[in-house]
Amino acid sequence: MLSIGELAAFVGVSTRTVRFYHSRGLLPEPPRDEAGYRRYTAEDVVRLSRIVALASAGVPLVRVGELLEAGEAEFAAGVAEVDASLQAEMKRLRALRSTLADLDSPDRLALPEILGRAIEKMRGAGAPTAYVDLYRDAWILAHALYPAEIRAYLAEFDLWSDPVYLDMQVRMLQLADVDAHDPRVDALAEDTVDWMEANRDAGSLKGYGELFSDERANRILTAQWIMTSAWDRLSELVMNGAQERGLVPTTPEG
Amino acid sequence: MLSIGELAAFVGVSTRTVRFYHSRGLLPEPPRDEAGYRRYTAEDVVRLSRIVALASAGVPLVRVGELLEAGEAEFAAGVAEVDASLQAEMKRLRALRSTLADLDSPDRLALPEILGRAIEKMRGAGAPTAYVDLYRDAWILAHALYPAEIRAYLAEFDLWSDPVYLDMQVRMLQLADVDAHDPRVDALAEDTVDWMEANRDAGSLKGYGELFSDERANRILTAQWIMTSAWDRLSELVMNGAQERGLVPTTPEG
DNA sequence: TCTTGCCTTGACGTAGCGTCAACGTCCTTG
DNA sequence: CAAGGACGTTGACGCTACGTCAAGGCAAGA
Repeated sequence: MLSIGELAAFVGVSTRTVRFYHSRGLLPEPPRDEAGYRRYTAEDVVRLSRIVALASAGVPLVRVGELLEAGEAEFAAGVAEVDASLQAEMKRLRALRSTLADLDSPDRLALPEILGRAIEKMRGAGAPTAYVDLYRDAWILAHALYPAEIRAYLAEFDLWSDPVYLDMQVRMLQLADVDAHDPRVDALAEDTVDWMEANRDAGSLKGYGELFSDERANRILTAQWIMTSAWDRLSELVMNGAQERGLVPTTPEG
Repeated sequence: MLSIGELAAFVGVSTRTVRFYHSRGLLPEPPRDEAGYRRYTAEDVVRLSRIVALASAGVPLVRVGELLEAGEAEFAAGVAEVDASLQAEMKRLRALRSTLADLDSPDRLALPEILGRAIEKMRGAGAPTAYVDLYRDAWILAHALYPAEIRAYLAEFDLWSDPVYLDMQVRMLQLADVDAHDPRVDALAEDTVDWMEANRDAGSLKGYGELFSDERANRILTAQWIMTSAWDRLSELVMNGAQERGLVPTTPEG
């Protein structure tokens, strides 16, 4: 006959834990000896080791109780479910490790040089300060959330060294708070599509599309705090134009 | 400027979580707009995404705060530590998966057939009931905690089919509560060592040693609830005799 | 105007134990 | 045989990292 301390030591938990499991009805209260001490059998060891295995796999104790009371088939199904969640957790941890690897670079708030220079040029070219700041914030955000991807992209495609692209970006910033149907919006949209067509083989457009392909990235781009009605219409016009000229794969879902 | 909901959505947490981090001083309270709403910048996104990354790696929030306030070197060291703990956790989960795989066999409380038959034979041979029960419990325990290993061992080495071994086990059970210095203890010890020497090449001894080589297994064998003073002395005599005849590797640590 | 949705603070609830507190019991050692 | 230390008992409060109302203010579309 085992004491509570021996039982706990066998399965590697504390006595407090065993008593807690009693209070939750997971482990039945064993008979007491004359002194009022709990006395356990091998059967309790089996039950407790099951509980501990499931609990240490992260199964909520309520669910552990259900599984222990359930039939053989349901128990096996439950264990399979737990196993799947363990695999998912391991996947999450793997992903987390690569996130952490990017975390210790202290320059996440510093803009990559290329972008910093480009932004200074835009400021110098008369783009409105407030919107240049928003533009800068958006890139900082993107760089903060996807440092490796952004750096790789910028290293490969230096769009801002192209004076035509730079000029279009300045015009875009200047049109931030004009009326959405201002003719300058239409003009810029046409110029942009022209530029895209001229650069269709440069690879940078494709790279840009790949860069921002997942859901979180989409939230950055469509964030309302950086969107004005003129920009909304501008991006719509550009998307339509690009699709018409076959510069962008038509997405069937819309 | 981001609202708290937008900020939270960017990094994938709830607004409650963001406010909680404010209350813990992990994320500074941002300025408010005229309505009293919190307004965030890209800088806050960076800081929050760091916090979330560390927290979801299981780092306690107090420690997260320390790391964020620490210098670059200490931060890097801390992140390395976290990474190590993630690897350890993945190792734990892998081990847990194999434990779970053994969990759904409903016969963990059932003794393997070989043992069941052996125990019946011992009972028939006049071994005291109470101690046969203890013996049985110990094997149930071992089987409960190490089902795969025990089954593999029993499948390979059927010691109880050897009538000499069976007889020795019965004698052992009969000597449970005699005086530790009863001459029958010495006699049994000598017979046991003789038997071990005769079977030194059978492999079963080595297998037995490997089976119970880790710490938890040791706790089963040395559990006080199954040890009497006579058995204590018996096992001491056997160990000494086996070492003298070179049947067991001498452990340098004692 | 009314509804809907996001924002505010504050308070209480939750899981899975850890950690006293205040006390009885068992075993060993002087 | 007394004393100490290791173990057992119940009960209550503490802890982390939030979730979840409650009770209200502000903004914007039908």
